[in-house]
Amino acid sequence: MRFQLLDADYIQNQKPIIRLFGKTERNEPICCFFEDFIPYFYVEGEEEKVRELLKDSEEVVSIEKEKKIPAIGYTKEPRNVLKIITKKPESVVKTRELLSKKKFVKNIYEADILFKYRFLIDYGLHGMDWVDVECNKIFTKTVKCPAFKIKKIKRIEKDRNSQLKYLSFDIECIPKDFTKSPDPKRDQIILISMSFEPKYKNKKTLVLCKKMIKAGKNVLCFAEEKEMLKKFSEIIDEFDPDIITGYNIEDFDLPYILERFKQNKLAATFGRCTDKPVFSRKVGISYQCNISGRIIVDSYQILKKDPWIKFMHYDLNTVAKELLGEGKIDIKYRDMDKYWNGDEEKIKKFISYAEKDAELALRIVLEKGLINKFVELAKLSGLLLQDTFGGQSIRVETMLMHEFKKRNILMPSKPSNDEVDRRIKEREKEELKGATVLEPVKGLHCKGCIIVLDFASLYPNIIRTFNISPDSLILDKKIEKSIKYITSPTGAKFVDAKIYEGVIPSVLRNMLETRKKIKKMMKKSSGEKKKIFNAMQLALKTMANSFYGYTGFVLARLYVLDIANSITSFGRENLRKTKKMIEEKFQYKVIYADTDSAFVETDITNLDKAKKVGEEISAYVSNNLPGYLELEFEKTFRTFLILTKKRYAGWSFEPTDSGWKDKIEMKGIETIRRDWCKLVTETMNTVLELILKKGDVKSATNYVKDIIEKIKKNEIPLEKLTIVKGITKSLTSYKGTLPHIELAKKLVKRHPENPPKVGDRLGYVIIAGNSMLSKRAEEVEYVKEKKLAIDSNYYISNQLLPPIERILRAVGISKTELLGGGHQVNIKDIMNKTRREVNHNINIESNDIKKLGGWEDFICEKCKKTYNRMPLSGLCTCGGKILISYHGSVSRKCKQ
DNA sequence: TCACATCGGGG
DNA sequence: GTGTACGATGTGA
Repeated sequence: MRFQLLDADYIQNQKPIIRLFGKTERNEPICCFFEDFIPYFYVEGEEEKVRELLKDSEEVVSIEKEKKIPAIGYTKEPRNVLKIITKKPESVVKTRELLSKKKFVKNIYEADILFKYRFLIDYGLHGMDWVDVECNKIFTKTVKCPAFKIKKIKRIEKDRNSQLKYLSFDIECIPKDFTKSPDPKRDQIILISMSFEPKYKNKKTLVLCKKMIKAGKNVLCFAEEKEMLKKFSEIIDEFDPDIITGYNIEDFDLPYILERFKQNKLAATFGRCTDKPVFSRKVGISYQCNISGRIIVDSYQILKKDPWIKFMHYDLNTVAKELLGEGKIDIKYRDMDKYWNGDEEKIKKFISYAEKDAELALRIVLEKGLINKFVELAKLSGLLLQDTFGGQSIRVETMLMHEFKKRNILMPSKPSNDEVDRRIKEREKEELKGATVLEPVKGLHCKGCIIVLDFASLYPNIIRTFNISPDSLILDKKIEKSIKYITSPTGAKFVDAKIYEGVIPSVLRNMLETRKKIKKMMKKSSGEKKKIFNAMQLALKTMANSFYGYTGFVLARLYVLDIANSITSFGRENLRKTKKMIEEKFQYKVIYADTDSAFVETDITNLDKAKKVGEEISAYVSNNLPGYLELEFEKTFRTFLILTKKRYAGWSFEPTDSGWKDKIEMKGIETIRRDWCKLVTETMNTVLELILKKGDVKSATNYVKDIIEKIKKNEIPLEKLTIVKGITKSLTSYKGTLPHIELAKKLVKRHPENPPKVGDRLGYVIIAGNSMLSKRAEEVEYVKEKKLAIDSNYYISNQLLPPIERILRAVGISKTELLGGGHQVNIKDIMNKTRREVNHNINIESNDIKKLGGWEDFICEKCKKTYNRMPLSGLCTCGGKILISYHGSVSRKCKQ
């Protein structure tokens, strides 16, 4: 029989038995039992004393002598170790603790590896692998799918995945007090919505409702919560999904529903076995859940961690709208009880609301192929699919453990708390040096193309080129004298790859070569195939990139600072050499470089020519660098604006099969931030566009001036000035004064019947006035109704100018250009200067001006045209001198 | 700028 | 369970 390995665990009878959950080629769920595998670990120390200590141990089955290779430090000879074979998985812990206190024990290895993983590693099996088993059918009530006893098992190659069944669910419950979260110990679940793929009993969705009402065909009603929960469990068993998904289920719905099972004295046995209940436990801040034989996929957690897609907010509504073009049904949290206790219409809307949530959660996973990459990560790392959603280090360790097994290398234990503290302290002393970031030639570069080149997979290729690996690191002085090696810029020595290729370089060689092939295949393919290839190459890239960081991670089993530092030092040397080569050979200036990229300024105005030069540089530099280091031509910027290290924007042109593809690219310059109003975002984008696409600093400046005038004239729609912030806790528990909280307090007084609640998001604008800023936050509606003026000063100097100024400063908005003489100043200085000069002349402190409601108009002496601020030329367009109209009356002349 | 605190998602 | 362990963003010094 053949099946794809979905999940694994073990049970204990007389002896431990491994259980493998999988799906056959015909997509049937099965469970296979493997009985002949027992726990063990390794000890390095005085054999006689170890034997003496353990001779009467109940836990230990036997002790065997073996020869093993250490993971850290190159050696030719394996070392003597003792393999301690134990009765049960727990015996390993007990024996380990007993041994670890003894002086005659030098080291303990692999005594902290989960039993299921011990099995998978020893049999060379990865999560989501296809396996071929010789087996007999057995009969057991402990699992709900057909069960077999394995006689023989081996991994097979198969490029298809079995078809998985998905169920997404969502629960609704109403708290006693809307300022608090619902309490799973007290507040019942009132709705459970589900969505299925494929259909369940010809239904795409189903909603369980704890209220006897007349409802549609996709709704089942219950008088009691207990009955509803029972039904939920039954449906899961009947539909029998492989994947259980939902939005933030791991941290909310699952723990909540499990507590409700407990309160109703029901066993939560909706996994694929009857002997292990579904459980969730608090680990640190978040919950961790397990459903035997099924996989929990929480799209919220996946999306939040994904470095490629970023959302403004991570609530289901925003994310679904962004990904699927469809959001939630609009029911506010605080209105839920009104719907639930309302008329039939209201309840029906509430039911659709719940139904929609389950639907959206499922569609996100399916339509966006959310788990594809993780399936590939499982196959690659060896982790079970469920465990690939967590951190990177466990992926690296599991993958290396598989390699170590093949090479007879022992994996060190995880660091103890003391060891972690030591590492942290050590790190504080001699800091881990990072990558090189060249100081950029700041400003706007628009005379010729900026050619961008970069090193693909820099760190993985450095590791390969210089054979950097814990097992190739030379620690022994004697070996050092007798062997050929490479020395890193920090002085660490690695055996020459021809003599011995380290584990990490070797797995990276495989991964990078495979990735190249897959990328080629991806180009030729389409549809679902292409998606899978893409998932594969993404998984390979993710894996390849995680080795460098791993060796410098304080909780790593293979924490080797010499390695982390060698990698970055080679990186710095590489970038230095690259810059030198480009500048000496090609006579172009490298105006910026960061870690693995170089930005080359040229006088070339033709894109194709720039590309040609880029390729020449690429070829030359690559030929003159060792090993696998390859500088590739990536794109050119037609215009390039760099503010500081890591902050730039440019008009990029990337060569594609169908010609040049252009776009405005930004790094480190945020145009979108939650605490900025729309106006700022819009202005930023326009300014950047004007500067980059038109190279027109002047019109960008004018545009900003124009916006400023509009703000002062109250011509900007309030919607664009609205800042949105959420109420996160009860109003009284805020210590400081925050605008949206002050507004919320006002609203409580204004409409006591419908006060803002925890979890609400409030949009506000800042209105003009003398009081503290946060006291002047107001609702848009209210401002319109009362015809209040906005605080234009605030919007100009607190919202608009800070980000705009950072950009305009870099393009050297100078007095020379703007005022006709003097040194370089930035736009804010100009504004301030104008204000200060005004103040000075009219002899009023700026504070006083504020009290009086700000300076007013600037009026032309000749034509009486008014300006909202001092024209930068100091003169009116008609040439007349500017006077200040102050507090309604024209005041003194302004000094030019 | 760095250390410390908070908040998020869900309902 | 041969355990595990948030991470980004905002505030304060």
